[in-house]
Amino acid sequence: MTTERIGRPLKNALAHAELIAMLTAVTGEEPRVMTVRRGDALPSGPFELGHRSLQSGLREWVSEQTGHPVGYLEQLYTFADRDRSPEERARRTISISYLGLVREQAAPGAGKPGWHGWYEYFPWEDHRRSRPDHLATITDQLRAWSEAERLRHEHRQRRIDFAFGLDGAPWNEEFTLHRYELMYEAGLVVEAGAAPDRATGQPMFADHRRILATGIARLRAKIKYRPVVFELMPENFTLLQLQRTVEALAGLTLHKPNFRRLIDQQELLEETGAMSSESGGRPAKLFRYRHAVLEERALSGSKLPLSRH
Amino acid sequence: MTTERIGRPLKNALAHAELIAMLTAVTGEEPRVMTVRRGDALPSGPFELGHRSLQSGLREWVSEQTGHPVGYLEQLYTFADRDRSPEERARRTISISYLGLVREQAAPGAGKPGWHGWYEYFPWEDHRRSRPDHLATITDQLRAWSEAERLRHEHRQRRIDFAFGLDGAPWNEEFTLHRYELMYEAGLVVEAGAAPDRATGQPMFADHRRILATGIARLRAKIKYRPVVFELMPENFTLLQLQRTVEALAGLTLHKPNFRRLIDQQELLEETGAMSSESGGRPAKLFRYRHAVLEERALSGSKLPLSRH
DNA sequence: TCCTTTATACTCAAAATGAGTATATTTAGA
DNA sequence: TCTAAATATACTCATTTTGAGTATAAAGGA
Repeated sequence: MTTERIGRPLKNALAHAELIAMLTAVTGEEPRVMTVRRGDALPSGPFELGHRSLQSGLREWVSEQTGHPVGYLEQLYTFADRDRSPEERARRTISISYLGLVREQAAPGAGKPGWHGWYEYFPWEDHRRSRPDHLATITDQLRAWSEAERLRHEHRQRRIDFAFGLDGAPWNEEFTLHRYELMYEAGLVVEAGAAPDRATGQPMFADHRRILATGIARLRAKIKYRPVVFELMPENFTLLQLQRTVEALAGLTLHKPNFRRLIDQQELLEETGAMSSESGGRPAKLFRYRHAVLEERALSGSKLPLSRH
Repeated sequence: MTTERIGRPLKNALAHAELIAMLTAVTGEEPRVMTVRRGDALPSGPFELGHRSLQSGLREWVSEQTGHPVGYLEQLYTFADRDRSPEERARRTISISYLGLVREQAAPGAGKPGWHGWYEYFPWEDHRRSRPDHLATITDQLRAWSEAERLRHEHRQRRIDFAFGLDGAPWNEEFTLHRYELMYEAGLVVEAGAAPDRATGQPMFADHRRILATGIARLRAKIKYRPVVFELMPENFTLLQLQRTVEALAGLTLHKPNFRRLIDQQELLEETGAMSSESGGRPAKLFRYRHAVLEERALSGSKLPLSRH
């Protein structure tokens, strides 16, 4: 392909390819991400000749850097940057990011390796207890930024209201990436030059926090129409555990009776027969995911008004 | 990042980066894709140092190779292959594919440049008139392939039934990619070594037909929850034209009254005041897309049973 | 004029959703 | 031992959203 088309020097097209993983688990009702270094970078490494595919290359890096096995893996996004190191200005890096879902290994020191809670990096994204106080700080600063520019003010203001659920708009948990990008654009986060601040969360290396935001947004959207939560659950679990996991991901609380109705409408689960009495109150039935579903139910709710004939 | 982690030779990570575009328009109730060469390849070109970003690089290639401007653009998928040409075995190519939506320019010779109907490449995907006859040919061959292997037979059979809507399963228009991949795996398509056959559609260069299938699947899914169809519509249009466009993409017919109800529930349109009498019968009102919606309504239907507090 | 074609407006039953209530079973402790 | 607190689970009920179909209006052409 490359060779047969255009007469430009091929060297122009050479680039580094970097694989980056956003690995997520939910433990103790807290969604976590696997990190390296001091919790400020995602596992990553170059794509090499020895790798059979992008996916398998990524798996190798993750296993080398974290020792953690990876099950479910899906591509997130690919982006390009001019290399940062001075001697390489003339070269590009292409970063291919993946979202991985795992069951956290209870083994080594409980949450040791490099697991950090999502909400350390995004304190404003957890609305389970209430609207986080920090949000006011953030939106005030955004307002100020918005007003600083006469011309785009109105447009910016609408983007802010919409992304953060102000002025009548509801909070939408899926807009994680929009929110982060607005904050970045406004220079509120450390990665964009701001001073560290509790309200704006832990910063990360390069654009890793943006990748994390992308993964969160993707996962929050996906749990609604595809049964991916089960990648994060242990073999057997109670309905409340399942609900708490979804709530942890969405950063929202759910209506219990309706959540249960939704679950058994879908017929995704089967009872194991055993009970769990770990939770204090009345013992709960244990369920397991019906693996048969994996094939049948890659379900996709038809939202089109079909006509039969 | 690359430099600070591991002591491997960086050369290993060098690769070609190739940008590939699946550009779609809908004209005369037929969804089309922009091609180059003799209709067997998608516009593409290497990512170069001069390109500001992946997107802008792609825009330049498309405009150079087809002369067609591109509006809406979204990333599809990134994959890697060992280079095919013998002298480059030792190098990788990374292909980054995009989906673009455009209004076909009526200008040069009506559908001339390189526009080809989707269904030339995927004749089995158009169910607007009826289930295509070719489908039986295809599924018969798949059955045979499935039975050829004792062990995986049952599993394969379920995949086939599910993907093609056999044995009680409904036809799901979103499974375009699954279907193509099954056919590829079974060696039914020319790209996988089969002899050309009207039932299995026009083949394409390298994996371009797979990219096309990916784009079709993505677009068919997306029109259900995000107002992207309008990228394909002219400024003013009738409700039936809108319906026909959606039908062309989905390869299905829709229920007219319910389609209209759906549309005006969403309040996506406004009347222009003018009428269209091009269609034979009673003249229809002309509508236009409410551009204000673009910001407000990046809507995402909450399918989670929220609890208020 | 009347038939064909397309546009638009309603109707109605069934299913899905949002919100809340009522009744079991446990454990912890007064 | 009895009670309260914490869960678990089962229902109810009004509202909205779908799926499917019918009825009426306005054009053009035989």
